[in-house]
Amino acid sequence: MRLLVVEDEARLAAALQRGLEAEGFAVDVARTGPAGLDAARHGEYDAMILDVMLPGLSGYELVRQLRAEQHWLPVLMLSAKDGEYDQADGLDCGADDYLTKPFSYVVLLARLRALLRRGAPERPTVLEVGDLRLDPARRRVTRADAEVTLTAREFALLNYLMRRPGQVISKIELLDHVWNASLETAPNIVEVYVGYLRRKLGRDRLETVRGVGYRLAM
Amino acid sequence: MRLLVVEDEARLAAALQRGLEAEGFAVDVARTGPAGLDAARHGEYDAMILDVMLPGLSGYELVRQLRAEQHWLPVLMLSAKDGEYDQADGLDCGADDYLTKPFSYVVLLARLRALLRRGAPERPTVLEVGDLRLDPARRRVTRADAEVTLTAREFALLNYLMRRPGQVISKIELLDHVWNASLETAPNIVEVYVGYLRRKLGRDRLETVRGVGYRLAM
DNA sequence: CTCGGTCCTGAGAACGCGCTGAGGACGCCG
DNA sequence: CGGCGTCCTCAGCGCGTTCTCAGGACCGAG
Repeated sequence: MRLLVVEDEARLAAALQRGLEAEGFAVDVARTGPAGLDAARHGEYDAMILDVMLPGLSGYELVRQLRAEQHWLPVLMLSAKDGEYDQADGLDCGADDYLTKPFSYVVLLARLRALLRRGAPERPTVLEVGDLRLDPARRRVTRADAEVTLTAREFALLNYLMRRPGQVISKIELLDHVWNASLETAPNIVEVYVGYLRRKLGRDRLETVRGVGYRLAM
Repeated sequence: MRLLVVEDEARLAAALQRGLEAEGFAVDVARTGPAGLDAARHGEYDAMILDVMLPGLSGYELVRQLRAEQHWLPVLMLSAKDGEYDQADGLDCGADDYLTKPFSYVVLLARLRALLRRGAPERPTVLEVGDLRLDPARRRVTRADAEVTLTAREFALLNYLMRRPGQVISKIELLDHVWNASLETAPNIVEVYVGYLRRKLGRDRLETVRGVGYRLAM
């Protein structure tokens, strides 16, 4: 699950990132309104956590812009409750949920999970490819109706692959989305985890495309 | 979509090439400043990804030179953020966008797409010539709806040929684009791989034009 | 027909990618 | 503290891929 956090306050952004990553999300952070908008447009996130007060472009304007461009990414808005903006405004402009600062981290998580469960309307909440089934909300994977237990990392990897079955996905892209790693890190870790998945899901489910990447058999 | 990557660090260059090719781009790599400049002048690319630190000619100088010659190829610059040069310099000398190392691959992709969007509209991702079909994203080739498995090099060669069906393409050009090879390497390797392709695709698909090069039958 | 050059192809060597098992670091829980 | 599970690093290995090479086929010119 990929999240975009748009927050200019460095400390809060870092805390959110760390916390959410501990939950198994892949988190990207943008520091300004325009940067956030750009990332949301192109990044294929599952949800966005968005501060209202941002340099360059306010959270409200950002969502309005995004919706105008037909992006239906779930948005969870954060704002100081000092009155200038209020909750109605936030929901009005197209956000899916709303939280006022200071908020409890547990509440944020709960709201976020709820959002993700709803998902974008056109995307099914349960991914199915062949006899594989993956439920992001319940964090469950079954193969031919038999449950398969995966570690957080394995789950994240499979989740990513199942969103683009049949396509070849490069190791860098996997490193980037599943590990949030830079280009310098050794791609061997991907090979290792593909190995783990193969052991649990069956040998020929994940095809190696030599010199390029991996493909989930359809 | 054709991209030119100018980067001297071998590992990063290779990673970028793979990742971007998996996205369906046709990627050429140049290792030095002068080589990059030369390629940019003649290559008809849709965009260029350009490192700042390069042997022979810096990225800055390269762009400046290019712009002075009236080439308006979109340029995405990469640089270490260790201060010596800064972002303003980069944009100043004519680059269209700027990224500091280490950067995330998603961000690079997003910025690149944004750059390309300003330019020409995207071409269809699947190439078709006769009953041959090549899908760069899925890394798949079919001949009369039957799948053909190709090695990386074979795929790269066919990919290049299929972008200009009916045209005669010289061995040097193929060496240059498919192998990224210097002029010293023996052109026999091209003959060998044309042989491999003929074996897999059918004898009369690739025509030899003696003394000149090869042509993909339309 | 002969000759020079170009192209084709099979054999095999060299290389490097990807796979795997072993094991260390770390955090969590009893 | 010790046991456990997860995550990751590392080195060795196997094998597919890539490339070199040499001999022969083919083609065009004279």
